[in-house]
Amino acid sequence: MLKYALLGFLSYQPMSGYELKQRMDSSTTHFWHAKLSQIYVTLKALEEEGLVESKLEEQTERPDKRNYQITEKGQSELSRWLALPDVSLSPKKETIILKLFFSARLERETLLTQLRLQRDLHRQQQAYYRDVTPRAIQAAGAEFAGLEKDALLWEATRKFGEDYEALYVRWLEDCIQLVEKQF
Amino acid sequence: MLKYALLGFLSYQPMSGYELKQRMDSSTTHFWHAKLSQIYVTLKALEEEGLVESKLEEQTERPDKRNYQITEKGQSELSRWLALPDVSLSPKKETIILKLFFSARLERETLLTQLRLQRDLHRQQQAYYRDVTPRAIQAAGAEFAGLEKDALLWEATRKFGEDYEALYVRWLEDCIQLVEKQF
DNA sequence: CGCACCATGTAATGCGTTACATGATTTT
DNA sequence: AAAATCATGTAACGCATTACATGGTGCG
Repeated sequence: MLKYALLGFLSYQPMSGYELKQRMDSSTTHFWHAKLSQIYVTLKALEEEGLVESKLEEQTERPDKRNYQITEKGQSELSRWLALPDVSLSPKKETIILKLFFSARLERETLLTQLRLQRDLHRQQQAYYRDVTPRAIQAAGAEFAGLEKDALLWEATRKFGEDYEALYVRWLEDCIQLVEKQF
Repeated sequence: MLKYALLGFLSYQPMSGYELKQRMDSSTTHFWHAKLSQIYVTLKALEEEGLVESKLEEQTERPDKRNYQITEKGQSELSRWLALPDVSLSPKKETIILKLFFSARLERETLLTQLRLQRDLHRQQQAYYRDVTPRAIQAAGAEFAGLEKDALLWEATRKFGEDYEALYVRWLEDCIQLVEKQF
């Protein structure tokens, strides 16, 4: 599905693999992410399928870069995917919750350390979505005219990230209290 | 990490691969899941590592089954893993949010259909965690004595699932309103 | 008679991570 | 002088999904 994330970004403007990675990191990390190496591999596959086209751009000040552009076939494939109804829920894997599930026999203090550490991490993440991400959205929306609707949706996804982290922090605080009182 | 999920379940009592799958489905699906085929493969690997041991049990009424038991080495490996601090957040992949992020140019009605479908799915899921899962936890806790602490933690993880789905439903409702009014 | 459930596995394929490999420029 | 950033890729490995393969029992 990384395919579609890349097509999505390229539907706004041509970009290199490196830049795609940066865009992803600053906007979709909390619901979609990828490593650079995988992005390069996937771009190659997309090109073989004819969904994108690339040309090598020579740069003097920086290393040459390969610029990818979405094709018409790519655009329609993206639209087709966006319109495809999702009839099931995205499966989740949350290591920390799995650990907690089996932690009844763990030492009380070890468990508390674990929970507090995660609480702090999720607090930081929440602050990030609250304070940093809005600027990235603003910047991206200001690049071109006519992205008003896009910006509304981007903001909605950001909000999900913030709310999710807030929920997580609250839940972890409850877990900490539970262990402190009952273990 | 499926390894540790299996060790976790086996730390309560010996079980077959088939039963492990059922236990997982009824208790950890919302934060950890696996296919049967993968469970069988992983159990074999665990046995090669000496973390579990198995013996074939002959049954008359049903097909023979291979019963797995955790070894002492397996127990200590599980404890070691549980105590290992998690210093990073579990990465998430949410297809529907990724789609929404790129959906500004999608037909209004297609987008609304997509969002309403997901809202319904998450509502169902929330009801499941609220109404069905508590009974599974009760049943599991009642199997043996001395699982009081375990049951408290299981309930905490169930609560996370319910709260998460509630958040998701609320967020999707907001998205639907947004699209209805501004698109 | 057909379907669901019990029960276990292998093989092919796909997707993702980590490590390896290179090298220039810019900032601290 | 060292570290970060820009920039691209390959190879090995690991984990997960899907499809294939088999076969008995119980219920409606």
